[in-house]
Amino acid sequence: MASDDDPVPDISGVALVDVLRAVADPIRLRIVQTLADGRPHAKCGTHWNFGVHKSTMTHHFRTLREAGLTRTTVTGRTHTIELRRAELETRFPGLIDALATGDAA
Amino acid sequence: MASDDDPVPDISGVALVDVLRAVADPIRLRIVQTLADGRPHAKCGTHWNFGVHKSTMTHHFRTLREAGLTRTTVTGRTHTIELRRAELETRFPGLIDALATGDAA
DNA sequence: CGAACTGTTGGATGTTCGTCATACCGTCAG
DNA sequence: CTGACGGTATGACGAACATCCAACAGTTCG
Repeated sequence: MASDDDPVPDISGVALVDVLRAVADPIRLRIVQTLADGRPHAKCGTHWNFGVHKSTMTHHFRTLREAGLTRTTVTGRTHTIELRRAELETRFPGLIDALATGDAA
Repeated sequence: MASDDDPVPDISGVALVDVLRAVADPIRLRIVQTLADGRPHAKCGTHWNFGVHKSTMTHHFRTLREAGLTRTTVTGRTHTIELRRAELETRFPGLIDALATGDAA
């Protein structure tokens, strides 16, 4: 069954500067932009076509989660990642929208 | 007289991730939040009460300018810094507002 | 069981970054 | 002119970071 795994910080304890630092990386920014559709995404999906190693992606996913941006659900051997959109909107109004709208170039 | 100094990048060539990286620092974030009132601020003002060295502030100001966030005007021996609010709003709608609203803690 | 699949963990490494200290430069006042 | 003021430039140093590699662990399936 699907069980919540990987502890996430309480949104009230998340500092804006930490969120910004988490997002201030090309790969992590694109992850957040992809996740901004509100739907959960599998970690192994083909969406993530960066040319980096498996463990590097693990590192980025963990950074995002520890910064309070995402939540991970483990189902069997597949991990699903999801943006904490509602919570983030409450704490940092307009931020995610601004990031998602952002032009890549 | 007041002359524009210190070249700034064209706003169209500024990448979101670079803006985020510039702002992903406690000191620079607070500078931007202070500058978000739209008014120019002198670099030597008492607003900047971080306990860091002079040259460190120069480094942060330069980082913000090179990232396309600010513009510097030199008047005599005092330098005035200003947020490129309108341009940033056009390129990254809602971003500055989201940063300025952001709770410090 | 054993093998493939999906990810994590623990180094190791090269780079970037924030900070300081010192020296330097243009500007204004006496 | 000479000194104080406002900033910049350069160099050094330690910490943080992105990346890779190899090894490991839980899950599913034959």
